[in-house]
Amino acid sequence: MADSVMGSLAKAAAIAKERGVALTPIRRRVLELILKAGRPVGAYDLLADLKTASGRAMPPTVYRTLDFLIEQGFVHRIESRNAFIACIDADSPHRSQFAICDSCGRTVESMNDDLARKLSRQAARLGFKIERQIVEMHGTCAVCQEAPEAGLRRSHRA
Amino acid sequence: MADSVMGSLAKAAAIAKERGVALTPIRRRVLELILKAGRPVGAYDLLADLKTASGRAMPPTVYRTLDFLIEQGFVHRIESRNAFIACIDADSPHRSQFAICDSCGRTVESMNDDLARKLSRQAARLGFKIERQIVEMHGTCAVCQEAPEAGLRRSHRA
DNA sequence: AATGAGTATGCTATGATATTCCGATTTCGA
DNA sequence: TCGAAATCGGAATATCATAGCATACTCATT
Repeated sequence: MADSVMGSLAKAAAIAKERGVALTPIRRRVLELILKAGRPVGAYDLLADLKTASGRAMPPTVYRTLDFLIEQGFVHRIESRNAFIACIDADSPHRSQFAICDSCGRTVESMNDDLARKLSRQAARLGFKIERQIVEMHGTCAVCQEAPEAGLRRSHRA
Repeated sequence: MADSVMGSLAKAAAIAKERGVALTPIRRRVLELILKAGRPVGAYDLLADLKTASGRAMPPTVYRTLDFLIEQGFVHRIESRNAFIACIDADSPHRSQFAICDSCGRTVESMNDDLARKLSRQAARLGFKIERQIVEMHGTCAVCQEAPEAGLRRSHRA
């Protein structure tokens, strides 16, 4: 499990190098935290972890770091949770869809480009030229459908 | 223009009556403000308007009211803007998609049920049973594509 | 090595959005 | 008229995010 985190980190480092951008220690650390979480994490959760690790850190540090990671495609923002999740394919820009379990928080990214195209086409019919798609589907994951009480019962707007 | 607002208000009142829920003065007033805005409005904008009108009002008042209006399907929340917009068809529950102009803020709702079904099917493939879909597409509306400088250049995450 | 431009970080303060909790009032059927 | 449920008022606080400016680092060029 930690292996996959390390793998993703190495991959991100390689991509960053190739692009001529800096995966600094802070950026690397934040990405690592998000990868380890394996589900959407709030900015202030990350901040708390950063503080534990390095003693000090302020909100702007985290948000700047997140801006960078999102810009590079290493991380996605989940709008309906004000949270951040690692991208499953940081190589190339893509349009993804998220399925989010309101019971346990598990969040799965898919990259169905056919769907993405259909959505953009729908918007085009309305005269819009789309640059960014947000697709977040809330419901219950397979595990929680079986055992509803097992979930952590996350709060937040279901 | 105000006619359509009055019409929507009357319709909402009728629906509320039919459902046995109360469209109280505050609720009616907030819905009116959202209808008049014609685009996504923030909760604190509504709060300010409420204060102007009635002297006093606190955040919980607005949020409670919004909860009610959303529950009844009179209003939708735009997650990527933390804002609220009137529904174009409050009669029946539906899954909609939003096209949002990052230049002028114009936001158009569509209710392409075929797309909505395809999205839920995609999530079903991942084992999820979906209860709520969030589809928000950001870009540029027809008007702003013609005259880019005309837009109000809204800030916010594009 | 010294310079300096560009990038990244530290840090204070503040802004913006949202909820909890409790008590008072209103509504409305029995 | 009584009582339960719904609604509203209001203080306090939680949560999420940015502005603005000073400092420090990086690295190619001199």
